[in-house]
Amino acid sequence: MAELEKKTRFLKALMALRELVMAGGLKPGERLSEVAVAERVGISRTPVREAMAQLVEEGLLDRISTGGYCVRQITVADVVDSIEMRGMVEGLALRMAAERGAAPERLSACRTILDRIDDALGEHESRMDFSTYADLNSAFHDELTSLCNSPIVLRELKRVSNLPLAAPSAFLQGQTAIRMIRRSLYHAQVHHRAMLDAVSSHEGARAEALAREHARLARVNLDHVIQSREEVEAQIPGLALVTGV
Amino acid sequence: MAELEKKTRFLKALMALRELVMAGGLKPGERLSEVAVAERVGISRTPVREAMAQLVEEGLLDRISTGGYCVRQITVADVVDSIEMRGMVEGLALRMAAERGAAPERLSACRTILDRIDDALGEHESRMDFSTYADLNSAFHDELTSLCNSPIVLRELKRVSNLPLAAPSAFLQGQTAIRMIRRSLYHAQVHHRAMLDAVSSHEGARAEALAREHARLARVNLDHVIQSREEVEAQIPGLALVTGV
DNA sequence: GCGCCGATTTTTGTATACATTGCGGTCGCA
DNA sequence: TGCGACCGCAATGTATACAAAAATCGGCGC
Repeated sequence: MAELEKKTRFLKALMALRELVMAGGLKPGERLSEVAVAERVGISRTPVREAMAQLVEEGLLDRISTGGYCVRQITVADVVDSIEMRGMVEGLALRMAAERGAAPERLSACRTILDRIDDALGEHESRMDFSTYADLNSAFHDELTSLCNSPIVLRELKRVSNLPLAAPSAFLQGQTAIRMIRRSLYHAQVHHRAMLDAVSSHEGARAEALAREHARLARVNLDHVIQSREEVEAQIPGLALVTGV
Repeated sequence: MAELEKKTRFLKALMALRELVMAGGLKPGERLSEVAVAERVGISRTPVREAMAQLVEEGLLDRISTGGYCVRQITVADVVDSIEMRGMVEGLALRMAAERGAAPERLSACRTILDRIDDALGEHESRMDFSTYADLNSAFHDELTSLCNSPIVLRELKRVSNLPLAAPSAFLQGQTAIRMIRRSLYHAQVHHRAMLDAVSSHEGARAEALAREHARLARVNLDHVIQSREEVEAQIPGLALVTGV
């Protein structure tokens, strides 16, 4: 979102295709021809081909046995499993951070973000700065998990978080959130404080358990979003991909 | 290994490069020029480029900021973290299998493999069929984890297992194994039975904990391998990549 | 003598032409 | 009329030519 400048054609094709699939511009299961996509985005086949291979890694496309690609079918069960897995990997990162110890200044940085989240939440949910919360929530998760100091774990965490609707802030994208989700954010913030405290205190098991339970909040949010799907489908990227009930 | 037939040039390039890097034919950190690699394997740049992108995903190469690739530096800490992460994801798969229930015939299939492993192990470690054990061990892990019935989890598990020296049978490749590793296999087999039993009995927490502890055996094996590194480096793919002590 | 700037060269990024494979339609034969 | 094989087409897989960007090296100025 941030870098709209087209540095390379590959990146331009990647972003264009990703947006297109995420927004539901292509039906799940629909076959994608390289030439058709190339013409559509006005770029030659070579970078488009690279972009499609990348999107396979991101879980948005599937390779077809005979060659070529199709838009991936994503079920509610897939999203549930993605969220569960993200919770597992975040739990690992936090446990590692707790066991191995984190630098005090980096813990302070996390605490600072939490204070700013408190400000964004405000005292009453009607005055909540929802957009700011989403940004700060992402920042906190990034900052906290990075305390594990493991490139390997962080790499996989990033990958898992990029699965459709699996990211920590996946359900916080729309400007007007569902009431139930807004309300859950106060609970989430309690989780945040507890996770940071557990990491600070070298309580690895607690940190891991909290991270896993915290991810479960997303699963609850998923239910809410699906129930009032019509209202919010346009606002939440990736939701259009999900088939079935 | 199984498919030596060069179906496409891309696959040929992929396997050639992977073998080359795994065997230590290229120094870690060494920059790889597309043209040089293309000439070396006798294939044009296009499929070679695809193969290199794939190897980045596999964790064997790194993108350079300016563009291009270099052989990835892998530390012992990276391998340790990879093993830990594999244990976490296997644990998730087994817990899911236990919680959601698995088909009896598929549990029987796992049990059959374990019986064959017993045969391969034999009564005394001097008569062990080590090569068969390695194959059956991989097969058991595949079969057991697939009980979770989650494409999402299995996909990430496969990816994590493909990290250098992170696979369940990564240290069982050489024909002549280190004595300490051979001895550990009897213990591993006890783990195998316990994991299967836990999944069968819907004991999710136990299954998960066992999977994590089971993966830790690989970490012990890693220590053994590194201590007698000179003897076994040629036999274990990926070991040549590991730098530092 | 040292440092900076610019040109050259090497490298990656892109486009396109060509090869090849798989699929579908149609025609022929039973 | 139905089944099967062959031909043609459209798609991906590959090679190569070209463009653009970056690194290096040399020269020039200070």
